Amino acid sequence: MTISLPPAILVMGPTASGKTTVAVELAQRFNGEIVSVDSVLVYRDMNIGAAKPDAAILSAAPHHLIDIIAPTERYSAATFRRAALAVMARITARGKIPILAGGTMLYFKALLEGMSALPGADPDLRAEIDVRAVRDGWPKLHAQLAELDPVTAARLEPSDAQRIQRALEVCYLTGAPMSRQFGARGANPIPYRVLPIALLPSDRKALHQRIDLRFTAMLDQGLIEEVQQLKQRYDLQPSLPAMRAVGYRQAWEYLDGQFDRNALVARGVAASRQLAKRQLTWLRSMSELVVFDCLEPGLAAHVAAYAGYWLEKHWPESRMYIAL
RNA sequence: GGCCUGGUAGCUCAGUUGGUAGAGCAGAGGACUGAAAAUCCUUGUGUCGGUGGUUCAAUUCCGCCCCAGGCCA
Repeated sequence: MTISLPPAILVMGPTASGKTTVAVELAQRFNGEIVSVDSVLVYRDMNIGAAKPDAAILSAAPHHLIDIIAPTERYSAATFRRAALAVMARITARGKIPILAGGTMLYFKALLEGMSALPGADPDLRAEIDVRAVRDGWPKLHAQLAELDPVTAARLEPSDAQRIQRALEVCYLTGAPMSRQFGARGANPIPYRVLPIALLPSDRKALHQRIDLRFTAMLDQGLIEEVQQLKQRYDLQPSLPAMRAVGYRQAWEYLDGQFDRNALVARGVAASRQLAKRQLTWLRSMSELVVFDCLEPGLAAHVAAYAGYWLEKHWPESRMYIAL
């Protein structure tokens, strides 16, 4: 007899697709707790631009992995996976269902498939590599990578600074090419039975309109002031991951005098659309998704109905998850 | 009303000493293993404002008209 895995529900979708509403509905209907899968919600004091759920929503259902680090700190997919699995285990132990909701697709992938055993980031080493890149240019470092790790170099563009740097970092730290340290795909799968829900727009233009409205609303709510306060409160650099997030980066550049307010709106909106596009590219490449049209009215109720059916089907012997 | 400067890709513009045109941005598609809201790759046919004329050939030169901005009345 096989040990049946506990359930977990994934709510994936591009920015402005309504993930939060759906996640809260699922949490309330099925006795769940929400685990944020988001590389920006982890930052404290980044609320407006991150579209962080407000106090009312946060109290409507338990949320995890939100406000856990300062904007000066760094996070990673590997850190996320460890933290998420730990939180999920506790939720499951309480007899509740983890609901993983967010828009950071690499984190979902890391969670589902696991990550190879590689060293973490080494800031000093990266700084050294940056110095060499400024002096010699990334194509030269790419050529050097080709000596150390030809397989990885072959799949990377000479202009892909970030990945060349990482590949070199792994070589230097371990003395072996990264490509040889990658485990088999899906070698470390998530120990849950997963319902992967994707919220996709049937009409890209309509999603764009939502994004436009959302970004201008963020400005009305005080995104620029939020960035000013962050700069006062923390020792921030524009190169930090937190300040490269959509909206924050553009607001920083605006405060820096690089362009006027009209350009801020245009650039912020464009960056958000491009983010959504990349998220959709991830989702298209994933298989076995249960897809819902995020533009449809009553989305949360539809998803909840399906999730109820799914839970019933896989755990017919127990209604422990249905909170009524 | 007169003079001047513009009108070229969705936007901002370049350009063709006459042989039907190209950048940036936007948009679209893709990649993605400790920064991922990141990073990177691919993708540009548009009555060159309209209409006459000159010419083998006009988006390019000339006339007229329309539109926008500026200056002078």
